Amino acid sequence: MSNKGLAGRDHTFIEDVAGLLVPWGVPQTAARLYGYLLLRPEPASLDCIAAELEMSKSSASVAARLLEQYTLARRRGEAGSKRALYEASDNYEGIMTGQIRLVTALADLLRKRSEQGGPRERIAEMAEFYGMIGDATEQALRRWKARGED
Amino acid sequence: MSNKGLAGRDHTFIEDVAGLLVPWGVPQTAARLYGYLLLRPEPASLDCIAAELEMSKSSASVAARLLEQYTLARRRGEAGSKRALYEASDNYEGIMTGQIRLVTALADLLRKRSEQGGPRERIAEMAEFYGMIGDATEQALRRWKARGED
DNA sequence: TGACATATTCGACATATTTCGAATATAAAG
DNA sequence: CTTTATATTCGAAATATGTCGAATATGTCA
Repeated sequence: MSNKGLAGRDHTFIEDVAGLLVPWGVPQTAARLYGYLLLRPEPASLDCIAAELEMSKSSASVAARLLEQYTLARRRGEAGSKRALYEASDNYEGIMTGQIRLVTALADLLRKRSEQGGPRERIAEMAEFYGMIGDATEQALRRWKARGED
Repeated sequence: MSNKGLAGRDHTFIEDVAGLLVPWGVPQTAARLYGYLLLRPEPASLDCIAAELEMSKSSASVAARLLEQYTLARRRGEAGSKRALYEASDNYEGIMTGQIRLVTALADLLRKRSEQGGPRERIAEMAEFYGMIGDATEQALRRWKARGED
């Protein structure tokens, strides 16, 4: 995997992963980088990323930092060098924790509004729903972590 | 709520809701429309939406159709008229079902890839995780629906 | 069917975002 | 501290997306 560009199957995987993330607001380059990092057995340098995904190094830097912000990727160092290496985060619950934050915040907004504003049954019900969903997903995350410790 | 523009509290709610959705790739106008529809006791016409949210009618149309596509809003008709009325969907699990679709599809991609490509422990583990999360959220949705039938 | 009301699409323009290479900042070693 | 390697930021240009009003399509009634 040190040739320029990517083999067909890898390319397809990367584009498929990207196709899932882009509709959720992840920029194309960052989404493709995520697919790429998922494929890599070891962390990748920005030079390597830039070469294999055929983008400029600065675009690679921006994308990698964005993924890091989303907690989808993690940065590692290389002893004795300034080189940064990025890998897919093994805390890959990032998608779910983000989603929990979203529905929890939405529940709070809805709850607050239903208290302020009079009889809004729908809003109250939705607040309850999103609260419940947030709890359920948090529990599922907890179960997963607990099972990983066996 | 037939005056031009919106009162402070409503405006804040709308902007808060939008602020939650926009980072997930929902365009600003559609996100604001969702907040607006959540507030409305009855369905809103495009003329009404355009006036109160201070946008063009065509922008309102595009936003409403987008929300409909996301299943966050629902369209109703008006007897004897061509007028369309939009309301927040009472199938408001749209956010969750979209997320379930995302993690399920990601699990599939990961699973397929780990079968094809040799020992990729991480990918297999992630496929399992996302599969599990998808199941957990689906169950929570089912519980909610079952409880609604009491 | 035609008239009218209304939604949607289209194309132009405005605005936002992305991508790039150069400039700048930063980290590590000697 | 200087040098070198590397990442990051900057600003310009390219590209994508959003918004609008006019044009077009669609639905209802007489």
